Amino acid sequence: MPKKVDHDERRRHIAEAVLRIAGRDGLDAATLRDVAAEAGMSLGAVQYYMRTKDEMLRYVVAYLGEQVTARITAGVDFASVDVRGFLVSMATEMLPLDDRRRAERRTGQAFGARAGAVPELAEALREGQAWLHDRVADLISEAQRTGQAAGDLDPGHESVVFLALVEGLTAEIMLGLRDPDAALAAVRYHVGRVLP
Amino acid sequence: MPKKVDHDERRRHIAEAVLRIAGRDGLDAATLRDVAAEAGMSLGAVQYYMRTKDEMLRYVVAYLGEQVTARITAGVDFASVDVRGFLVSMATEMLPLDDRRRAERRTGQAFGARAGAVPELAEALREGQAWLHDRVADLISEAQRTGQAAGDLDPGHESVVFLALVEGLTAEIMLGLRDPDAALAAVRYHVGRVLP
Amino acid sequence: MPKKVDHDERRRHIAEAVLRIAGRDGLDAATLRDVAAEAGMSLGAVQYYMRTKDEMLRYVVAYLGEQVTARITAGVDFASVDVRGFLVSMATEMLPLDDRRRAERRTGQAFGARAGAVPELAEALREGQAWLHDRVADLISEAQRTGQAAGDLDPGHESVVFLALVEGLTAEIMLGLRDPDAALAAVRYHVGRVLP
Amino acid sequence: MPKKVDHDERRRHIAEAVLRIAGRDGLDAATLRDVAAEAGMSLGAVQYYMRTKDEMLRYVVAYLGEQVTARITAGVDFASVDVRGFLVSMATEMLPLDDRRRAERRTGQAFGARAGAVPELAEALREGQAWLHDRVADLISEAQRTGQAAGDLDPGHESVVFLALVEGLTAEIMLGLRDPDAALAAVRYHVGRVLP
DNA sequence: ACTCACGGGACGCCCCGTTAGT
DNA sequence: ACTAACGGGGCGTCCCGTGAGT
Repeated sequence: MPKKVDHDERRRHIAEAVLRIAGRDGLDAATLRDVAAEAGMSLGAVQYYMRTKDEMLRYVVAYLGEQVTARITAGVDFASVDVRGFLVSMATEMLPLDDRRRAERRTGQAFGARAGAVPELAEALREGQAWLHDRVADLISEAQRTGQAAGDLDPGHESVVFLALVEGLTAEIMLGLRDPDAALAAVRYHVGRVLP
Repeated sequence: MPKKVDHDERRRHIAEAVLRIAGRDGLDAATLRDVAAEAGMSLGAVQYYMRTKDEMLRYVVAYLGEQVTARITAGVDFASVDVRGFLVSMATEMLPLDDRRRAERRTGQAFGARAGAVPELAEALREGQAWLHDRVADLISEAQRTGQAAGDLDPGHESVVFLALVEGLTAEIMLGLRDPDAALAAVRYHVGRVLP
Repeated sequence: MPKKVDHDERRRHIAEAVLRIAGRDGLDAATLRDVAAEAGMSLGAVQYYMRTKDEMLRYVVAYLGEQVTARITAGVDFASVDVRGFLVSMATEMLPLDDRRRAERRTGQAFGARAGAVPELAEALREGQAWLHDRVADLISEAQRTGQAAGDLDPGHESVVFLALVEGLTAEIMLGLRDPDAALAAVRYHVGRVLP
Repeated sequence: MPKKVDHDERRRHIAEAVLRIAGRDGLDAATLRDVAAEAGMSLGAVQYYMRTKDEMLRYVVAYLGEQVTARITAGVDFASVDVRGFLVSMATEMLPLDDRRRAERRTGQAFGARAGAVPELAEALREGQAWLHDRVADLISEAQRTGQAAGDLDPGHESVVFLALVEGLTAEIMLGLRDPDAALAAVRYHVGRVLP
C-alpha cells in the first residue's frame, strides 16, 4: 500500500502558493522554483503534480474562478427581495477591498493580460462572467416586477453596465487610481440612480 | 556636429515596434532583441536610444498615453454643446474597436498588470486617468448649466462611473467576454439614461 | 534518494578547470561557459554546483589555499631539526618552479589583484598567510633553542622577511624578471646567512 | 591653422584618469567609457588618442614605469655615502604608503596579473627592474669598499633579496595582510642586519 | 580634432523541462 | 511519490571598435 496522497489537495496547496506570490510580486515572479519554496516542497514535487508551468497556470485560473464565484454566491442572498442591497453587496464582494481579494484580482488581471497569448486561459473566465450577467439581469427583471425598478429599464443593458462598472473600478483600484471607498461610493451612487 | 538624427523620432520608431509586438504576442514577448528586429535595427542601436529595458518601457507608456489622449482630443469637439454625442464618441475612441486600438489597449493592460510590481509605471497611467476624469466631470457640469442634464446629477460620481464603465467594457472585450457592438450599445444606453 | 553525486568532488573538478584556464590564459578568461567546456560539462551543471560566479571564485581561492598548504605541509617535516633545510624546501614548494605551481601562483596573483575590488576575496588569502607566518616564526624560535640560529634574531621579523622574499620572488618569476634558478639561489643565500 | 593640441599632454591626462579609476575600483573597472568620463572628455576623443583599449593600456604601463622610476630616483640620493639610509629611503619610496602609491601599485599589480596573457606588457617592467637591481648591487659593493658592509656579502644576491623583499611586502600591504608600519619595520630590520 | 550613430559579440544570470534513480 | 542532476536556451546588460560626418 503506497503512501496515499490527496492529489487535488496538493494541487490546491500549490495554487495557493502561486496566488500568494502573484499577489505579492506579480505573476511574473511565480517561478516554479519560487512556487515550490513558497509551498514548502521541492521543485520536483511541484512538477510531479503539474507536469508543466502552463498546466500549473491553467489549474490556477480554474481554481481562481471557483474561489471567486464561490465567494460571490456565498456572500449574497440571491433570494433577497432587496435588489438594491443585493447589488451593492455583490459589488462589495467583487471589488478588491481586502488583501485576499487584491491578490486574487491581481492574479486575475495578470491572467487577463496573458490571455491574449494563451487564448484557452480566457475560457474559464468567460463562463463565470456569463453566469453572473444572467443572474444580475434576472434580478433586475424581478425588481421591475416588484416595482423596485422603473419599467423602462433594459435589464440586459443594465446588467452589462453594472458588471463593467465593477470590473473597471476594480482595475482602477488595483492601479491606485481610485481609492476603495470612492469606488464603493460610486457603486452606491450608480445603483441608487438605477433603483431609486 | 556629425550625422544628426532626430532622437525622439527614433524613440517613437522603437516604441511603435514594441506596440506592434505587444499587440500581436503580448508585452512579455517584447524582448529587446525582438524589438530591435521588428524595428529593423540592431540591438546595439536600440540600446543606444534606450539605455535600459525599463527606460524603454517607461517611454512606451508615456508614448501610449500621448497617443490615446491625442486621439481622444482630436476626434471630439470640446466646445461642443452636444455632451451626449461627445461622451459617446469619446467612448468610441477609447474602446478597442479596431486593430490599432486593440493593440494599444492590450499593451496598456499589460502595463497595468505590471504596474503592481513596478510601481513607477503606474504614475504615468495615473496622470492620464486623472486628466480624463476632470474633463468628463467638467462636461457634465456644463451640461447641467445648459439644461442637457438633470440638476441632481453628481458630476464627479458620473465621471467615475462613465470612465470605469468604459474601462470595464474594454477589459471584457479584450477577453472576448463581450463583443464590441454590445459594448458600444451599452455605452449608448448608459449615456442615454444619464442625459436623456 | 536518487543518483547521488559527491558534490565536493564535482566542485573540485570545476575548480581544477578554472585553475587550468586561469593558468593558461589568465583568470579573466575563466568565463562560466569556458569553465564548463573545460570541465566537460554543461553551463547549467556548473551553475548547479556554484550558484554564482562569485561563489565559484570564492571556492577556488579556498581550494587553492588548501592545495598550497597541503603541499607545503606534505613536502616538509615539521618535526625536522634541520630548520635550514626546512625553510629551503618550503620555498621550493611555494615558488612557481613547475607548470602546476605556475598556474596556481598565476591564479593566486590574479585573485590578489581582484581582492582590492572584491574585499571578501582577501579574507581567505589573509588566513593562509597568517598561518604560514606563525609556522615560520615558531620554527625560527625552535632553531634558536637548539642553537641553529643566533639568539639575537627576531623570529617575527625574520618570518615576515622570509615570506615577503618568497612572495616577491614569485612575482618576479611570473613576470619573467627573474629566472627560477636565480630565485632559488637567492633563497638559499638568504637562509644561509640567517642560519649559518 | 587648425586647433593645435598637445597630443602627449592629452595622453597623459587620459592615463591619469585610468590610474584614478584603477586605483579606486580596480583595473577591470577602467572601461573606455568610464575613462572618458573620468577624464572629462568624450568616448570618441579618448579613442582618437588611443586607437584601441590595448594601446591605451600599453601607454599606461609605460607612463606608470616612468612615474615610478622618476619618483624613486628623485627621492633618493644615489651619491649618498650612507648606504643604509639610502636603502631604507628607497624602500620608503617603493612601498605603497600613501594613496598615490597605493593606486600606482594596485594598477601595477593588475598589469602584472594581465601580463601573462599580454606578454608585451611585461617588457617595460623588466627594464626598470633590471636597472634598479644594478643600482642596488653597485651600492652594496660601494658599501663594502667603504667598510659599511661585511666583505663576505654577495652584492648580486643581496640586491635580489632586497628588491624581492620590497616587492613581496608591497603585495602583502595591498592585500591588507601586512600593515605599512610593520612592513617598514621589517625593511629596517633586514637592512640593519645586512649592514650593521 | 572630435562626435555621433551603430553593429556585433560576449557575459552572467535565470529558468524550464526531463530523466535516471530511489 | 518524490528527488537530484543536468541540458539547453534565452534575456538584459555592457563594452569595444568603426566609420560617416562635421
